[in-house]
Amino acid sequence: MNALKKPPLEASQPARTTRLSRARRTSILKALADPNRLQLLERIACSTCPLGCAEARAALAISPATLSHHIKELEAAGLIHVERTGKFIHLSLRRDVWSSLLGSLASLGAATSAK
Amino acid sequence: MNALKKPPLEASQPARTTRLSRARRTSILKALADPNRLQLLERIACSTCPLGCAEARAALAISPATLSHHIKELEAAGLIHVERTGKFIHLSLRRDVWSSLLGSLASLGAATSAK
DNA sequence: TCGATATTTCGACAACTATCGAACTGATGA
DNA sequence: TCATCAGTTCGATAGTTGTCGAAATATCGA
Repeated sequence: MNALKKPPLEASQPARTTRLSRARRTSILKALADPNRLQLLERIACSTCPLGCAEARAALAISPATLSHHIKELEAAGLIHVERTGKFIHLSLRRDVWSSLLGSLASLGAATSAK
Repeated sequence: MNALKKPPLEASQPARTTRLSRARRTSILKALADPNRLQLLERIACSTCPLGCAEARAALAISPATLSHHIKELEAAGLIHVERTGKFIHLSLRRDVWSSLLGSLASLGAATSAK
């Protein structure tokens, strides 16, 4: 239904605290709309150092294939940064994107709520 | 995959600024993960008076059946309040739920970001 | 009561996606 | 070099969901 979901084009954009496009917001929200993915992201966000794949898997009880898929989705949405070093990968939250999302959502609720 | 999505049980809970359960958060995010629904919610949120169905439809270019479906989803997620008076309905954002969501998401990103 | 209008429900369909096992790739250490 | 281990890709499958048209329901005005 939405054409521009797969291509991780826009994910590579900085989008620091820029206003997110509607399409961008939707693709991020889609990425968050899966319980496993949300939990994974939560895990990534709350660890001080970048999270390894093994730790992530321990928390989720899903197959490596599925985990890989979810990681790709989160990355495509621009929510996480994936660093591949040798055999391992490290996952970290892109806090700039995260706060853009929050800002975007906050402005939605706040609109005309100047009561 | 998530069992408790359809029943609007939890939607009826107050949940003012209470911490949302993981399941609840997921069901809300699912509701937001559709572009049409998000746009509809945006429309609802930014109007001062409760939005009528006709106005909503004008903004979305979808069939009445589909609109009804989306409204039901948003209501089930607890994001909007639907008031049926005679032939018409009026939609309004549940700002308490909305801010619970924002709070929940904010705390996710803020965790351990005490650097 | 009758017809028009607003919204919902139903049934169906196509597209999407979460999930897995199996096979694959690539790095590391013996 | 070779076995092993981390992660990915592939193909298949089952379940979910956005969408619509048509039929149903409900309200209101004449």
